[in-house]
Amino acid sequence: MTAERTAPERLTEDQAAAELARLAAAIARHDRLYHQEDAPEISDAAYDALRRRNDAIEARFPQLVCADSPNRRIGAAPASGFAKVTHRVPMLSLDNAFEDADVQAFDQRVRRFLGLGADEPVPLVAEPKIDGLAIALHYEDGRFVLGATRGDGTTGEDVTRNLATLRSIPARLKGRTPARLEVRGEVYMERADFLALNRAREAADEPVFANPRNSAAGSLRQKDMAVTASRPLRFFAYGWGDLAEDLGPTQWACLDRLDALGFTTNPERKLCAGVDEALGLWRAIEAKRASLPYDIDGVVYKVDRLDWQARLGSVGRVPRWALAHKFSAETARTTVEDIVVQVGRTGALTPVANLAPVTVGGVVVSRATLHNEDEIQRKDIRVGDTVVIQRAGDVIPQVLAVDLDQRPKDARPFDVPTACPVCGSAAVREDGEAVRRCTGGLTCPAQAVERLRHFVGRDAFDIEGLGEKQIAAFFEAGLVRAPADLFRLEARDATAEPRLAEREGWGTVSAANLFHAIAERRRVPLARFIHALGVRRVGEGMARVLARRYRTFAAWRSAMDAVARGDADARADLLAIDKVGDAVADALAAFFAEPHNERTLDALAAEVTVEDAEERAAGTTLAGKTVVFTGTLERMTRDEAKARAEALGATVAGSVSRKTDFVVVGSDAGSKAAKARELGVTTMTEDEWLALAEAALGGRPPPAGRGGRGKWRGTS
DNA sequence: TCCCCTCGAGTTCA
DNA sequence: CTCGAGGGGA
Repeated sequence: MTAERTAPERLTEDQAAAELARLAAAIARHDRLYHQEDAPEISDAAYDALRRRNDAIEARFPQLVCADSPNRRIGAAPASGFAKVTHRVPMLSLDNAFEDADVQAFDQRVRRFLGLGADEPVPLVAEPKIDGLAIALHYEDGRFVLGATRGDGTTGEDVTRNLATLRSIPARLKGRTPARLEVRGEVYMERADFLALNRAREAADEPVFANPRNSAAGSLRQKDMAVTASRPLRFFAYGWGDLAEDLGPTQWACLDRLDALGFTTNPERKLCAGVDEALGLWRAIEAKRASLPYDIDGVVYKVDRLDWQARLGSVGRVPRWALAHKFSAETARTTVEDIVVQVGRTGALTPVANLAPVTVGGVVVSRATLHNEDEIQRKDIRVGDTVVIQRAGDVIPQVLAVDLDQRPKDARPFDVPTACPVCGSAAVREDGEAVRRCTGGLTCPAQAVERLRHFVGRDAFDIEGLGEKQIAAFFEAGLVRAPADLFRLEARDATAEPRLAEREGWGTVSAANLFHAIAERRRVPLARFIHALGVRRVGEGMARVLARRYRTFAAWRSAMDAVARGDADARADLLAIDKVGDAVADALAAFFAEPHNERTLDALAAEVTVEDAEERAAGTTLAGKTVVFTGTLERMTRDEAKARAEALGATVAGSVSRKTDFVVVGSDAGSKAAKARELGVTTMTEDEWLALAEAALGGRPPPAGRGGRGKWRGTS
């Protein structure tokens, strides 16, 4: 009897591995025949049988799931042939609010930022937040030329042909049209259409969609645009990206203009005089939620005046001028089957609840983080308890409360670990800290592996094809113990036994791909490099700050070495940087005092080229200058002044030092102005500063974020 | 010294 | 996404 017919549970591990490899190859081949060559050799049913067999074996032997598992490949490469599109203006996400108080706070924040009085209302445009897919539509001279999904906000997929089949997306705009226009909005499916579609699919013995959102997503990402055309998709326009000319002075006027151009905007939209009226609209929409023909998950508020929107700008990926006020999330009840402890990169021990699987908000949830021991105590969560869970912000599962009436007699409280569950080192909780940490450092395999994962992660070295499994396997096999080992992998592999390509889960192609991905990262910007090291308290933002200040790897390293040696000047320099305090300085000193880390750096320096940090906004006269604001500013708020200065390439510091270039002195300035005089640092008034900023700008609009020059970069 | 805001580090599931 | 802690303004 061939292994092929054997029930998965009766396969030996070797047989299973062999069969998985065979299935992966077969499925990949049929995928290609189906998607790219449009010439399937087997029926869909036969194909499904292959997939099911693969899944069953993977479920039985999870340790054998490898990089080229068909299930992974689908997620990793939405390969079905959509080109990538880079959004020239990133598609931001929205800050969320769940309660009236959060909305009031938003209003306050906006008012404070703009320097408005308490009695000056901020008019808001409110409209339902459609539960669909965010889309960007590009028009040139009135013609629809490109449509893309949001993707990660920076890069999405080109689904132009599919979008062109939607009635509510005009192929040509009406009336006078801007030369270039990017309209943004939501593609969705009405509930009635969704139900009808599912009935038809059921009748045709096809799998049904879980909800209208998934249904819309699935319909849009069809290879065959005829299929998309047959699906009842619709589009609401609610915003814009790249524009050749303004659509109007306010959000409201722009929405009217979009209507006039031939788009559909949401009929529930309303211009509210202030936050109270907006909250009233929220309640009205919540009340009629069920009677709306489409699913919504809240109401979006946007500051109406576009000049205010521009002044407010955005923080990270979130605009300060918009807010999503969500309806309360769906909850579910389930039982806690176990509480396990995970070890993070810094040794943090995190308790996680294993739950009896339950569906919440359309997804099956089986785990939820419990954060730390205090949290468990506060909520009194025990193994065996029935708990109420929700998906916070509709994503991350969260335990809300315990149903004490349902507590079984034998419910077991969580045992606080005194030793690391992985390496057995003592697990201690420092005074005043909420987390307990494994003290094993890099001798703890869990920490070592997590650090490597961080090193190759997307925000750090970004090495493709190295996930948790692969890193763990390499570590286990002794191939990669420290970051530099990655860069020696290929050379070492030439003489290794067995070769990587002969290892389980790898083939010649995947091995070559990996070596290629690693080789591509031998040049790395300083900020990424610093972040990759995983120094405590030094994340992405801090790494950028440090890179900007020290410019070169050599300068940074020697400065940090000096700090570690206790050099007071070096430490003072470090602390003079805005956002660097004692805790960060101590963390860096501790890292560089560790001989092991010094060796790691030496080894890495021999393998990679660290690129010097570029001057931000180079070319403006303020680039690289350090500015300190003090006293009360009259013409702009502090936040605004700071955002402006940074956009011009300046660094805004909190305190005056010898390194400070200008001190902008507002009214009622105190010690900082005095210190500036004492050190002989240039001081100026607010008006002088504004003139300087204006001159630095040279009449150009502030530089947009980093990203593509040129047109949409067609990678992939 | 206190409070607010931002950032870091943790985590889920598709 | 959330919690906790650091940094910096008041």
